[in-house]
Amino acid sequence: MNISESESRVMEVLWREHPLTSSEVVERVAPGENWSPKTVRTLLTRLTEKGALAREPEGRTYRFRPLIEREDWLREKAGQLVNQHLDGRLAPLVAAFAEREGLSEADREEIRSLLEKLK
Amino acid sequence: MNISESESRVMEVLWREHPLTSSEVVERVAPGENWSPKTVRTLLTRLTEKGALAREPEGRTYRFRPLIEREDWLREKAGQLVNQHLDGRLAPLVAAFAEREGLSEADREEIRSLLEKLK
DNA sequence: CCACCAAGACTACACTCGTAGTCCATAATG
DNA sequence: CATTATGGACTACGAGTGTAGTCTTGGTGG
Repeated sequence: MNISESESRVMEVLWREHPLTSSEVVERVAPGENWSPKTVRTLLTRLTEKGALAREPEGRTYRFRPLIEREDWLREKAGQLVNQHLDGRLAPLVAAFAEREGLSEADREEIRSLLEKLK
Repeated sequence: MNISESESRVMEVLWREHPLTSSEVVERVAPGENWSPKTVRTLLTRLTEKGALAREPEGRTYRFRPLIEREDWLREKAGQLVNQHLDGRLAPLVAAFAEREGLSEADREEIRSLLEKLK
């Protein structure tokens, strides 16, 4: 159920747009990462075996589609980080990120209004 | 320079309290994880080789101390997550976490005042 | 003083990951 | 039709991980 770093690059593509054939995924992943098409296909296969993707035959090839939601996966990742290392408190994570990358006024406003909405 | 999941359990112990001998680390890690002392010692060795811990001989054993700061490591982790999967925007991470775990009023207030301070 | 235990050094071993390569069959192309 | 390019299936292979086990040796409890 765990999605590795490289695999997540492939997932990102399919979360943005799906279903896609393997060649389409290859095209879309290629610019960023400098991977051989073989590598991308291997990742697609592994993700399918893991149950993160579904594929259906289409002619000579397959068409892939995510089986897990990006939101769920993100929640999972965020939750793990915060729960395992921050005693479940989110603020230190915000602080840590801010210190490293900085936050624009727009960022701050976005978070502020988000907090309001959560009330 | 990368700290694995299991290794980070050991780091947590030493970030909380240091320097500690290997036996002390074993004691402190034990309750949570169900690891043999051997496992903990292996992790201590690997972390030392990686340069994440320093150790100095003490009698017939060693005393360990972190060489990397918890804060730095957290910043790193948080930054990776946000930059690789959220286009560098922190708000969606806050949202993701909140949806999963919920945020108390105290949590929200903590973050709000943090945002103020960052101005 | 001796048997035994514990700590470090070294070894193990299957699994995951990153990153392809080989082999084979079919589809496209000249 | 013969050739080549392509996609899937399977294979590869070293580094890193999780999780210990063995071997050796020095301190510890009778």
